[in-house]
Amino acid sequence: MAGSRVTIKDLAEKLNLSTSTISRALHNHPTIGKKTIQDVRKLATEMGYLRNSVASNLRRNKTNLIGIIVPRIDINFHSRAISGMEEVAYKSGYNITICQSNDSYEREVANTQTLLANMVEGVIGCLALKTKNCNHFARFKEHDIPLVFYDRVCYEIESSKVIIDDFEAAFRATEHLVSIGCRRIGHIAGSQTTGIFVSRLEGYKAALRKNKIPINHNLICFPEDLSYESGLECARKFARLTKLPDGIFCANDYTAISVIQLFKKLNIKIPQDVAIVGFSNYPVSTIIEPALTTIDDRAFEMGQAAAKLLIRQIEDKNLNIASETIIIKTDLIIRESTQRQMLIKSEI
Amino acid sequence: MAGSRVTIKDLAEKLNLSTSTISRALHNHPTIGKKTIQDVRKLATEMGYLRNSVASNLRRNKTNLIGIIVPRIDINFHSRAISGMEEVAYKSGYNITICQSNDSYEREVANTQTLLANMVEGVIGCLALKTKNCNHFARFKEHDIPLVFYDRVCYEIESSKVIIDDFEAAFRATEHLVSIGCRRIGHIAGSQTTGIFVSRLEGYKAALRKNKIPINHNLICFPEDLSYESGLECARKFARLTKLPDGIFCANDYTAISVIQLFKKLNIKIPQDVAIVGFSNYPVSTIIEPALTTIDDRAFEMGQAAAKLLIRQIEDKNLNIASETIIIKTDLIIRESTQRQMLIKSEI
DNA sequence: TTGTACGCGTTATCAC
DNA sequence: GTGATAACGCGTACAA
Repeated sequence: MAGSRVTIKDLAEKLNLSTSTISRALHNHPTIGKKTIQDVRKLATEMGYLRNSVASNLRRNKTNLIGIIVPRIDINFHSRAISGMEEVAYKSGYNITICQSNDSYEREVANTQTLLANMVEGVIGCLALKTKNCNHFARFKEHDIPLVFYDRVCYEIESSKVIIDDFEAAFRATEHLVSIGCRRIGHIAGSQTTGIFVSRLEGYKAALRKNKIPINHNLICFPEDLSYESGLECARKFARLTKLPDGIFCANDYTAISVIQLFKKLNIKIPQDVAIVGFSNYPVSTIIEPALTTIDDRAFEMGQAAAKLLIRQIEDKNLNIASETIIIKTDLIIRESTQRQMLIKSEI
Repeated sequence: MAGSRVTIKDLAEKLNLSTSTISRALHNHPTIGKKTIQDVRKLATEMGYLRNSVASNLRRNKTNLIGIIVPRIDINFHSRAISGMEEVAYKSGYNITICQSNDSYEREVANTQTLLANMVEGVIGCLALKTKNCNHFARFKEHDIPLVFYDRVCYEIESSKVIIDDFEAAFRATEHLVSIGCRRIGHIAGSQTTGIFVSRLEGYKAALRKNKIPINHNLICFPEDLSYESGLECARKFARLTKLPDGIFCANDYTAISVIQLFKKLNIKIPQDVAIVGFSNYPVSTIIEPALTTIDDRAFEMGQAAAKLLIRQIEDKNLNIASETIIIKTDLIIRESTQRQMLIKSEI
């Protein structure tokens, strides 16, 4: 740190005042004379004084620091969520420190220790894919550190959650397909060890049941993951069926796009032959042709909500909020991939 | 923080040892007896002791904290860069704290103050678009805090930089167009108040000059920004020319994609009539049809390089590295948008 | 091999 | 209004 920082001691010496007076002046303490306050603040600016937060944090036993653990920062969904958190944190005077778990359990455990050691006042987390239990997060609760999960949440320990209603979103997406006339509706499902993907599958099934469409297990594909490449596998499987599906609800946008692209190569018309719905509203969903109907995952809003909830819990500890769950409303964004009566495109 | 944290004092009492012995034992100090070390560590684990980094930081005058200031976290380029930084920081035992400037000058200034107050040991920054001077970053130098810029760097103050060779990349992109037979080559340029976009324009011009192709100012478009929408404006301008360009080098992928999509609607064949090259290699460049030839901006690698450079400067302060500039090699990724002899697509 | 004593910079609590 | 003093939790020079 070198650089010989200016401290309140230095200010005190120059002004022949005690450090306590300086400290109070800098905090606009009511009992300090107006002139003193002015003098102190003036000198502070002149000498380039800057409060040492580390010392202040130690003394006050308060860090104004929020820890965030995400699988990866460079996944669009998470970077948008983090952006929302930072926004809220900044406005409330909190800093954020970010850890990546890289979807690894061990690394996630290490992350929790780092955050604990750094005396974060609250934690926002999204579980790593490989995390099977979340005891490591329990330590935050032991230390009375509020904890909010988003997206991939932990049900084993008491904690607040910000989620979207995956079931309802999937239900709506599927019903939308029904509403445009689909009756053989397929689904590309996510890993059934992860809650959100279970809900999406269930929402899909529920919509079929409600509309008295039998569930056809040949029309449900369980790829290894939800990557573009795995999506292609499912698309091929669907294409090889003796009878094509007439609509497909995909658990994310990548797989939806892979289906669109493969089907186009096979001269299967979208949405006339098969209508497609994705999930997430990634930027690419507007670029793909036809543009993809999808569920907006509201990542930024989730981040905001998580941060707001967390800060409320930090600042109202006496409220003793045990846990709270916020469900963010999603939107179904209808684009060309399900518009069978094609709209006339605006002229160029 | 409540939760009544276990401190070395608690361990000391239980073991009838002094806090210094505990402290030393926890650091494996050579003069401490093996049994003592064992006892201390055992009890520490039992009681769930965790070092209070805040106190330790204050005492050691060392925080192991790296500050990062980016325009926005949720821009793909930056989130990939941050991901690279976090990776390197984690492996070297550093934490990162992230601020968004939202491309605002005022907020960037506030960010620098936050980081200073938090005693970061080094800073990685990418200038906000609206930042015209960077005196606020000079304060880090005054405090001997190493400073590394990436992408949008500051030339006014002495600092290290990690950049890609935009000139060379643009030159290569343009020459690639020449090599496939283009002679009327257009360019969609970025804001000429930003260094990287000046370099891209210059690289484009240099490649034309080298190939004895006259520079035609009707073929250079300066949109308001490099958004998809602004790209469309340029695309329309190009389309209205009496003689179409036969190749276009775009300063980013968004504008390149807007050109591709508009031209397709106008039945202008890509790459046969007009070949397109973008810049950045955003995920969407593989999705668009035809897939986009582009320059890989190596964001993750830039982030890694910036963090490595910074940490080296933090740890070898005596080396007194004034500043260092790292230029990351870029790749030209050739895809369908410039492949005039269409490859046979792998069968499905 | 271990203990004593002090200080990092700030702030809360007395006292004057 | 202001000052002296102690304390936050830890690390280290010095002493034993």
